[in-house]
Amino acid sequence: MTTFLPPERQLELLRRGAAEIITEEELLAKLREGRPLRVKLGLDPTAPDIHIGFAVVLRKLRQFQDLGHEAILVIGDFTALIGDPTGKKQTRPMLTREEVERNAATYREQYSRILDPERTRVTFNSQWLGSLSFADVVRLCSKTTVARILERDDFTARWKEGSPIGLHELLYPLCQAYDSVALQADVELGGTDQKFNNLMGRDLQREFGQPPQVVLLTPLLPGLDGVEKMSKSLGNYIGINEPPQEMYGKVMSLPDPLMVTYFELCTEVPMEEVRAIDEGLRAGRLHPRDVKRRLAREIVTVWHGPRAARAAEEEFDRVFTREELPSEIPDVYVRPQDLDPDGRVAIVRLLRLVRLVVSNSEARRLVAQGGVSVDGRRVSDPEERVEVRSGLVVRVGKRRFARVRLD
RNA sequence: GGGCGGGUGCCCGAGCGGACAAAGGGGGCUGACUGUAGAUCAGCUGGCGGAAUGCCUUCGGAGGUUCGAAUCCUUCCCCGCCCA
Repeated sequence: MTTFLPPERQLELLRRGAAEIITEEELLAKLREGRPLRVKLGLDPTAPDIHIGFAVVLRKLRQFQDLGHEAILVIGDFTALIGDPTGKKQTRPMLTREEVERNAATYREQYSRILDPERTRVTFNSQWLGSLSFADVVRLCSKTTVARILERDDFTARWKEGSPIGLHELLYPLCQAYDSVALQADVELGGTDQKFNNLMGRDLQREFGQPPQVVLLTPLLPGLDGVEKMSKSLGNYIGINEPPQEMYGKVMSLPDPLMVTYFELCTEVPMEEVRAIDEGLRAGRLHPRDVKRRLAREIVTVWHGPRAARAAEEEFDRVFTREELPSEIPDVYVRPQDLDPDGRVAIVRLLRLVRLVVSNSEARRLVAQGGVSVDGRRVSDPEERVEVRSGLVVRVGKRRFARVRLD
């Protein structure tokens, strides 16, 4: 038997970092029942490549687990057929059973970096959606109205701007809502952009005579650009599997105003401390650079541990503050016959040989702009022929390096 | 089924017979500066090339008109709006 913390205490913990809970009273009531709650989170079935923005909601789910509740991941293999109507996406083919099986393992592996595998159930919504008859679907559709569906922001926006909306896309919220029915979810987690779908779950559950799920929404983490939400497709993300070095650098590139939000949502730093940092920044008592370094360290620590965080910081200082060479430079093999007979080669050609650049034009540009150096010496004449030897370090910009290996 | 408006470089978007590799913005890259891959300022941003008023490829696809087309015509594909 699991022993639960007092319901009020649980609620207090869960409230932290939650943008909205619909409704707190209902959640409290459910917690008072003293049983493990079924907490549902719907996931995109594409190859998991989790970023720290998405990790926000996953970590919230983990918190539920730590409080003794059950996490249910719903892999939307069936809904993938539709494609989330958020933005226009291509219809994806349904996964085969084999792929589904194969993916199941991948999902478990990926998500176990955050969740407690013991308390995680992985489900695929084709299990129940796939067996609905057309009559079932029609009946399901009758539970809502076109106006209800269209009031959803994405659709309204697309309608206004004249973007296409596939008829099948209107079914997406219904499908997701039906997941909640099939699983008899007590709680559904989601980003704030999922509010509509999640609320639809409540409606549908009521229609099916179930107590409506509580909806807990987490804020969307702004991406590295500071404007759009973090997403894979926008490329403004930090993946949880990225090497410490990359993570650290990416955090350092964050716009200053986002730092506090990141502390709140992406680190373990206690809230009192986060508030102190916030005030310190406002009052000018803390230097933004130092705060950001701390943030970068904290985030790397979450995913790679403190030692890796420290190492990443040292490396960062070395390369960007002191402008020294990184401790590791990728070797690139160059065939001697690609060089001119005298062992030299035009700088433009060299850049291509070490694959730091894809076209001659790009190479010329970089050289002309002073972005290229060889063994620490800036090469600014695109016509220059460089003497090549093994171990030569070619650098483009601040962060692209290659060490030449002749063989 | 009918009427109308569209499909342009990584993205958005102007161009509507030559001066178009194609305005402008975003993004990206480089430099200066700095507190960092942040901010700010500047430059660059199809390819080839001894950077040439040079050549090649690009404006949904395929043909055609023309000395010459992203711009005109034909046809096909795709998208949106309005009316049924």
